[in-house]
Amino acid sequence: MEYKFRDIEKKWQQQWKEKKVYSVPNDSPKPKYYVLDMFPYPSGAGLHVGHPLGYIASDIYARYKRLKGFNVLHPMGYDAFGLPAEQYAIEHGIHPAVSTENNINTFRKQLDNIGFCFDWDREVRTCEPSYYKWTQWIFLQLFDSWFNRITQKAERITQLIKLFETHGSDVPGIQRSAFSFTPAEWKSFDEATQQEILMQYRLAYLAYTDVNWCEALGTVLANDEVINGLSYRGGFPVVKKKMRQWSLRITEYAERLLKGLDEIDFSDSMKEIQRNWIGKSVGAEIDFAVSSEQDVIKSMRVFTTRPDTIFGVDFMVVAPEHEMVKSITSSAQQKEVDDYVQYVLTRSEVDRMAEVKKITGCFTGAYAVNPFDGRKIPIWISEYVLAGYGTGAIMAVPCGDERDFKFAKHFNIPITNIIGEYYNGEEANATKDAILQNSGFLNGMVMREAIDSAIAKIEADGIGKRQVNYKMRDAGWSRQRYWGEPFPIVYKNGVPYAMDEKELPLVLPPSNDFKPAGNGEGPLANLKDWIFFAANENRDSNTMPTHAGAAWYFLRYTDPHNDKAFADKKALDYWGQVDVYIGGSEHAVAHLLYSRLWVKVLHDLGYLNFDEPFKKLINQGKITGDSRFVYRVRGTNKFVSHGLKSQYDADALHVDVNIVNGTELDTAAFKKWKPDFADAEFILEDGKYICGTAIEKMSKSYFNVINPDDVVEKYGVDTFRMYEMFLGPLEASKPWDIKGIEGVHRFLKKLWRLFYDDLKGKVWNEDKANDAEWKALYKGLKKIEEDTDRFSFNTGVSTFMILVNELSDLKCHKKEVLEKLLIALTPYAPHIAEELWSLLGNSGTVLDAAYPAIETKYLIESSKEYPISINGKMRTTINIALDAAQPEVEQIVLTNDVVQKWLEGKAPKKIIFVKGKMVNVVM
RNA sequence: GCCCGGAUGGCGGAACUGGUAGACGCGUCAGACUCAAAAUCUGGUAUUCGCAAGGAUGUGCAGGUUCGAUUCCUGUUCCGGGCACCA
Repeated sequence: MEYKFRDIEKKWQQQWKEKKVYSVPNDSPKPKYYVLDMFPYPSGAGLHVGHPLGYIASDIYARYKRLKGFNVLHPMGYDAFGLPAEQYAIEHGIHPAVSTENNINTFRKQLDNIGFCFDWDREVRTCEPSYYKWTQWIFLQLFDSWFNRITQKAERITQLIKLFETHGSDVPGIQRSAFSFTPAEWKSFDEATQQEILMQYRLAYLAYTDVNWCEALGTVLANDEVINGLSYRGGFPVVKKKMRQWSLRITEYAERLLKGLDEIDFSDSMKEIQRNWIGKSVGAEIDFAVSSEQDVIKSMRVFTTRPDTIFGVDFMVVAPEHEMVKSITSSAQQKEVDDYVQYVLTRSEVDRMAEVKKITGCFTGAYAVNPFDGRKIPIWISEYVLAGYGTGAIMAVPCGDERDFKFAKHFNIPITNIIGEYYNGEEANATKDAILQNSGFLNGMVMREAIDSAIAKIEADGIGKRQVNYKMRDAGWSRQRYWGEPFPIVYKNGVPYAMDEKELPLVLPPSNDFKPAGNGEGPLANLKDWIFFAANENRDSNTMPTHAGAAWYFLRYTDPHNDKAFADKKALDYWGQVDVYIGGSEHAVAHLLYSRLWVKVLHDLGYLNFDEPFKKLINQGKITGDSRFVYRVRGTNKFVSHGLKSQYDADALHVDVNIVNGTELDTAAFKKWKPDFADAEFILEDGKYICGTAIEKMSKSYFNVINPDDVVEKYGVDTFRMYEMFLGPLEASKPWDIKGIEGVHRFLKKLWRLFYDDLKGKVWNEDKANDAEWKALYKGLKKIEEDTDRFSFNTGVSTFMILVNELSDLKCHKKEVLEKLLIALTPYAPHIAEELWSLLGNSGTVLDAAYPAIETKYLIESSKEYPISINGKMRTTINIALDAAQPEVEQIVLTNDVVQKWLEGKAPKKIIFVKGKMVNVVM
């Protein structure tokens, strides 16, 4: 009886579907476990072999946990809103809803083909109104909340209004704002003014912000969609533009997002990326008195991480966009300042980044006064200081900061040395170890310690305070696009109000016009009837970014069909956090931070009893393509083999990996591949045409794409799954080399032969197993369990191979042994396991079997083949009883022939014996 | 420039807490079965000296700690990823 893998796999996939074996209940006496994949954006290209890697890993883990007695939630859905579908609509006239639906169907077919154990009854699609109703609802929760800095939590806006009524603008725990009012004044403000003030505190708020405007795409991009000043999609230039945009006040959560990292199991690099993104820096804000011609501005505030260097300040630099610039510029400098400000305005982000070496700037004619020694410090403006970070102004210490140093040198500003020999006059030295000189009350202190002393003095003198800054900005949340969630907001006479919960969802209006409205507004602005739906009332023409739907989908899976709430509280409490989340590291920043933010806000508002969404995160590596090259002799149709190419003037061309066996080109197939090559000639080496190789990303244009459907057709799903895992560690990126798959396929055939022989038929029997067979089994199962627990699936697969090799050598065909092996194999190769399980006469699915417990009595060893080292070099091994003590071991070792040979009659200096490990004779 | 991660046979990789480097698989070589091939099975396969027994070398490179280092420390090269005038 042959292993007919395709028949078996199709049969079981059908049965699992009919019997709904992957359907998961929301109430169970079993402990819960939540295994989640990052849901895919359903692109038109379909899956290649790199995509399923993480899904296979999570599938193995989900099945494993189920066998171990857990109620496992393992859902899948689609991140279905997004720009590509809209671009496609503009180019091909197909509505995004239609192309998205088609793509989802293709994805589903491919996913089903790999036999995943998703509970498809829980599928979510972010573009469905029944789903985005709740995305809009959560947005309104953010709109209706503010962040209380004392409780460090989101609270309701009604709470804030009460505080304004009793405290005025002087509410403790409130962030700074431009508004200042008494309780009485608050009550006297008209509605529009009150709403404008409240907007300064809402977690989802409207503000004029500098956005990344991409003219070519006609839209605003998030920071992570801009790479080197060009749009991520299309590579178009991106410039700064002020627009009235929705933003999420994620900066208020910076500290909690940072602290939360300590409690979750993400990789160190992932945590580091998030820490860098949040960019916490501790320092002080210091006020400097200002003396200027106009005398309007009395003082300026700077942020510095190095208040210990305050006596080394030789000039101040203010961002050219800073408001104070107008008020301090002297008449003599006016023209020069105006020109410079004008120059900076014309400079796009791209230019500012591209030119790091060029130093520009301009003196304002005003001076600041050092609060400690009264020195007059010139105030400059320069583009290297950014208005949006810190206070938009810095104190420049050229002896300790490279940029400040270059600036001072360039403009001939005298440099004060406060660090003695640490400063050589050639370059700045950012040390914290120097002993301060020329530094007033800080003289003689080590800089590292002087930081705190300086802050203490600054605070005591009332000229500043300790301050923490974050590099992270609030998240821009408006997109000038059609294919996204509309904002559930109504503007009444220009004042934004939340829509009533009962009116949700605000459905995306039907349209066939996806081009931007031209004035910087998105396609929805073209739908006048929808935008201006009532007198003096209008809607927002923007939609939310794709991050919105993805920021909470893992909550929806717990109760996906609920139309009363985003999910039932009982379901949320039962499933709780995602226990394991598997996905690519490219979502390190945006998706994970926004998800963490939304969960924290929902937690603060009492909807969730946890405040981190993902307990453990695993980033699967990329599978790279293994490209092949042929070398065409220039100007001819002759192709030279790789080893001889240096003798010719030849150009490398990518060749389809599917017509290359290893590195040997199938020259006949090559001639048929493209008409151009029909009469190609070959210069061979040893009668073969050898191709060049390169590891690159999988791409159609490199002809190195492998479609999982083809692999599955040829070798079967179980082989494909195990091979993807066998390639290497889950988190490492690794090349796809089809050659190795034969080994895994052979392994499954060998496993099959333990049960059925091609000639003899059934070979399994119901005999009692002996100790050697039990030992082989349990030794293997123990390792497999350990490997699966730590997501080391590559070593797990190899342990299965070792185990099957051993059982074959032992000629063990005994049901009681093989049955346990099948249960353990189920997570890795579910189809073959299910088939053999049923052929052994079992009813029901193997997924409902109990994971085999390890019988440790078969694993106890009485002796060990000890490695014996002489001076740390392994020379021989001796079998010694494991309970032998040092004197006994020494005696055995010293009488050994090999040891005696090496000792040459001398007595050893000492003998190191580590019980159960090794012996080392030192001479 | 700064911050993280990595480098092991011809190839993918293993060695989990400092204790027999190269498990497992691919490839390859030899053999068995076969008219032949496929499939399957058996054995060898880090490099090097040697008929062999056995020895020397060996985890990017240079040092160090240790009885003993792929593993720890210092420096360095290369590769991958993140951030980038962030005060």
